[in-house]
Amino acid sequence: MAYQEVLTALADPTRRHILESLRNKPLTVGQLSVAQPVSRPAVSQHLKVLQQAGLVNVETAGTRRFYSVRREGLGELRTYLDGYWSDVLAAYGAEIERRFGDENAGTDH
Amino acid sequence: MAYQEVLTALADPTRRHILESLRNKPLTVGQLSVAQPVSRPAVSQHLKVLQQAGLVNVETAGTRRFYSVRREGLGELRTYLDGYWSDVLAAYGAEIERRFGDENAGTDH
DNA sequence: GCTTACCGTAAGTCATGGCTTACCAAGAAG
DNA sequence: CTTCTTGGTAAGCCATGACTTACGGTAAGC
Repeated sequence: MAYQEVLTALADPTRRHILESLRNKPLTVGQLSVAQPVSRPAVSQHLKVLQQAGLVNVETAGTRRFYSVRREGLGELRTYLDGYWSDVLAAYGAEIERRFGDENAGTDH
Repeated sequence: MAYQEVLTALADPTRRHILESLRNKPLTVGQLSVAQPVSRPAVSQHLKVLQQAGLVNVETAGTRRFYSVRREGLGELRTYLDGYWSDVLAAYGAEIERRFGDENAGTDH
C-alpha cells in the first residue's frame, strides 16, 4: 500500500513480467505460469507480494482465481514521485542561485 | 540507465533514505554518512549503485565529492509508469466492454 | 615533508528473498 | 463418491546483495 512496498514489488523482474502479462486482461494463476520461466508456486508467491503492495486484484471464480491490475496501485508512488520531483526542482533552482548569486553578490538577476 | 536499474536502486530503504537526504541540496559522502545508520563505505557502495542507475551526479571538489540528484533519472521511471498506466486504462475499458457487452449482447447502454 | 581528512575499493560475513518440491484444500466433472 | 483441476502454503536450498573492517590513494593543512 505504501510506495515503499510498491517499489520493492516492482524491483523484481519476474513480478514486472507478471504485471506485463496482466497489462491487457485478467488472467488465472495457471495462465500466468505458462508465460513465466518459473514454477506455478513461484508465481503464486509473487502474486501475493503484488497484492500486498496493492498492485493487483483477485477475483475468485470456482477453483480459479483471476488476477487483474489494480488501477489505483501506482497512485501512491506517483504522488510520492511528484512531491520529490518538485523538491528536486526547487533545490536545483536554489543551487543555481547559491552559486551564481554568490559569485556576483548584489545583482538581482 | 534503464528503468529496471532505477527500480532496483529504489528498492533499497537505505538508498531511498540517501535520496531523501539529497532531496534539498547536494551533500558529500561524509555528510550523507552521518545521517545514515550504516558505515561510510556502505554509503559509498549505495552511491555507486545510484550513480549507475542514473539517479545521482557527482561533482569533485578537492578530496570531497558532492552528490546531487540527477533530474533526468526520475524521468525514465516516470516514462515507464506512464506507458504502463495508459495500457492498463485502455485494457480496463476493454474489460468492461467485454463483460457487459457480452452478457447483454446487442444492447448499447 | 608529515599528518590529517576524505572517500573509493577489496575481501569476507551474514541475512534476505526467490526458487524448488511436496503437500493440502476446495470446486468441477464424470 | 471418486477423480481431476486449480492454486495457496510449508520447508528447504541457494544465490544475491547489504554490511562490516581493512586498506590505499589523493588533496588539504601545518
